[in-house]
Amino acid sequence: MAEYTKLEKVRLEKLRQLREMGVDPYPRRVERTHTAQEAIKEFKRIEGLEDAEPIQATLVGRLRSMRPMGKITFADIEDGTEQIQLFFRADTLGEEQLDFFNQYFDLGDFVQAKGEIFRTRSGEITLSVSSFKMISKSLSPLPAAKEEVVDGEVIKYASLADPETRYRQRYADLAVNRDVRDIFRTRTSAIRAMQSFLDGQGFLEVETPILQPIYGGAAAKPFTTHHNQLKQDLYLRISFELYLKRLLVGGFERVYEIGRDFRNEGVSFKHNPEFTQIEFYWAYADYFDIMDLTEEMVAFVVDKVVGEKKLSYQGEEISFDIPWERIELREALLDRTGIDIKAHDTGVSLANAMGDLDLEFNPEESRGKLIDDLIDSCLEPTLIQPTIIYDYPREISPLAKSKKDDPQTVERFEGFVGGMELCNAFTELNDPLDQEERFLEMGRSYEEGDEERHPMDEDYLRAMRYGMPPNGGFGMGVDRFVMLLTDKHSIREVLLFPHLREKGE
RNA sequence: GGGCGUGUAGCUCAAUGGCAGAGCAGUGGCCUUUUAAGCCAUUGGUUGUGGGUUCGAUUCCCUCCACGCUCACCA
Repeated sequence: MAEYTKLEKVRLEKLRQLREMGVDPYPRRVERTHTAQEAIKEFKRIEGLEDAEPIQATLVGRLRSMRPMGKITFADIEDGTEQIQLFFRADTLGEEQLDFFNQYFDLGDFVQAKGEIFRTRSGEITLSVSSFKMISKSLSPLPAAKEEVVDGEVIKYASLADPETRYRQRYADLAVNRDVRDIFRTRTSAIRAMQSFLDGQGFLEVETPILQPIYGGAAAKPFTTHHNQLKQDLYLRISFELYLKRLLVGGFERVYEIGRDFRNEGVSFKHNPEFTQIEFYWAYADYFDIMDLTEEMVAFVVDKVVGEKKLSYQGEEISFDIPWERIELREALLDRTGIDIKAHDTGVSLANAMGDLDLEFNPEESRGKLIDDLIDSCLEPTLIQPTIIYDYPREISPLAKSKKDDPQTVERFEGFVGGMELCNAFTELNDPLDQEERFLEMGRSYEEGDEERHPMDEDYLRAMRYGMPPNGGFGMGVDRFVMLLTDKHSIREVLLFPHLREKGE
């Protein structure tokens, strides 16, 4: 049972009185002739015209501000499009109606108001209300802030800011903070743009299983669940890769999926247990083709969403003009650290060389893991402008095809922007015997019982044995991309309902 | 999981080892073109939780909870 605050009790009493008067505070049907945006646009259109009929409009929206001044009241309502001012006047409505509004309507209530659009002395387009109606009473006061618009900039005074409340009660955050709604509009338009780009390139959007009997395609700990009737343990997918590549065996040449992955790992400003991923696979392409397409797609999306091919992220101007800088991993590391990874073909040797760097690492780690450490600490943070780093060590890339003249290196690249890894792609391994060997290698390198250990996916190997066309594949964290597009440092800002620890009530 | 930090009114924030404050919101009043409306008055608190030190703790110490930053983890 809800415990009501004093402010809520005041509103409950108003609600009770409304009902007593025969007013339904939650009516079933609503009238609306214009959105706020349409009304304003329509008014501007006819404003200067001779003998134009005044615009009659019925608007709806949430009460954001009330300014009673004796025999008149100004109020602002906001609908999904825009905010617009309402003008209540005793002369028009009668004092009784005006008092009724002032007495029983609160900030946060949804109202319906009918009247004529006009412009006030101070120049604001306003609805002069001739009749109005409660369409949903708000019982809990929103943590609404006063706002002032100065030169088009909205200045807020003491708005909801506590991150915990904002994320736990995202509905309140959204209701009160317009800029938060904009983040999610941007998010959706970025996803639409990716779809429209890939669709235009002849890719087919598909859906593959989220509940999987065997997880794979990435090194991550999965969430486990259970199907009762089938008496079968299932995993929430950690990537789409192995299913999408099965589709290439099936004869689709270009497929992509945008959806949720789940990883049972640490939560941080850039990790949420469930996150959105885009992956595409392109038959008869290699990683150089994927590099080109990646650059085009990212530029397309940035342009679509931002309006130009550059943006500002955490104070850095980032340009997405084609082509990106492309650097071989070995050279990039040599440049940043003075270490030539090619000169060190064992973990021990590389660990010795890394000893001179001011860097913490576990010298027991494998060569591949040590190279990964070097990338994370010496390379990634320096890559602000879009950069492609290519040719990775085989042992941390079990699904990528190796280079012809260098079996320890694979045809793989990662795209970095703003000091973050943005995407990961490679020429996909399509040799079933080689793939089986890689799975076995991987199995050996993990301890028995290691949760990241890959189970052998026999069905995937069977698919590959039927023949898989040569292909290139690509994966990108959509949330991280949206962080870039919206200049947010935390993944939670770009997730509508980020995961938070359960809190006892 | 480790380190650091934060938690005070519905919201944003002050303050102090000795009666816990402001602005906004709320309530009552004045006000017919305001817009962070204004003016007058006024309500509102188990200072995250549990314990300890103390004559006295919101303040000092410890436990726990949540959040933030950071490290670890993270193909």
